Amino acid sequence: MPELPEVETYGRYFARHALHQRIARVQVRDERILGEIRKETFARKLKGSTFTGVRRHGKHLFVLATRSPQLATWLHLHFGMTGDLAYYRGEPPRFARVVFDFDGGAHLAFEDMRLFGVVDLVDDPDAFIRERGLGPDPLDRALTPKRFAALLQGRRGAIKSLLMTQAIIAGLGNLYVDETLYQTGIHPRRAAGRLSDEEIRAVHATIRRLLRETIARHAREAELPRRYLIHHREEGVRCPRCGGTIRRTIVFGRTTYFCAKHQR
DNA sequence: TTCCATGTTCCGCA
DNA sequence: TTGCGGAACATGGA
Repeated sequence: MPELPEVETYGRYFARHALHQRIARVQVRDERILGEIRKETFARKLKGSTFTGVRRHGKHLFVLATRSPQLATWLHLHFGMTGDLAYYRGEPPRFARVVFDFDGGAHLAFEDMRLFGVVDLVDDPDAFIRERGLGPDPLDRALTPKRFAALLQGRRGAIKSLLMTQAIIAGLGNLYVDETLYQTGIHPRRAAGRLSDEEIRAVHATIRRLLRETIARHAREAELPRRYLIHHREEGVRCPRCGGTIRRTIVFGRTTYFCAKHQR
């Protein structure tokens, strides 16, 4: 499920349930979920630590794990297509790939059916973000309309492709990009450089409103308004906004839905 | 059996 | 340099 609003919601879930408890044991149930790090190293560095804080950049979640004032590392989570978290007592969920056992008997599982996600450790999230070349987070206060416009300036690619590219802006995925362009009336294949200033401002404002709105609803898409495209992702159905026809196509390698009438 | 899936990376080519 | 198409990764669900 994970685009930015889902990852933000997972981060809040993590913070609500799993901070300030000593990690008694680390179970790596499927090593393929780990990044560069070896299973033994991963477990050794976290065992005995306590999770003390959560931060997010785009679709990446970082959780500070502290063992002593001098010794800390960051747990890095990327949720791929099917990643999720589960805090529980008793039996682990079916696709639990990594499980943290806390003193007191509760567990936190990183679940991921398809294994496209990553669990890793990093020393410094800022360095990671820099080295990975991630663009700004769309909810960052510093991302003003002016700075947003600068990100798109001079680029020839399709607006959808640019908004999906994490090196330009980090956190948007297929669903929310389609939704943004639907709500702003822009065709997903329009060249970004051909958008008017007004359209760019509208895209910026819509992204931020949409993400905040979705986070406020705990990323439960069913709770978003019925008029949103997200409930009408199907070839040939009627556009709830203008009565046009919803079309399906491929842009940037991803299934794309748009209204053939009001998105130009 | 076939098609599709909210992500990312890598390769070849223009 | 920029951008795009296609394939690959792993595993279901309809």
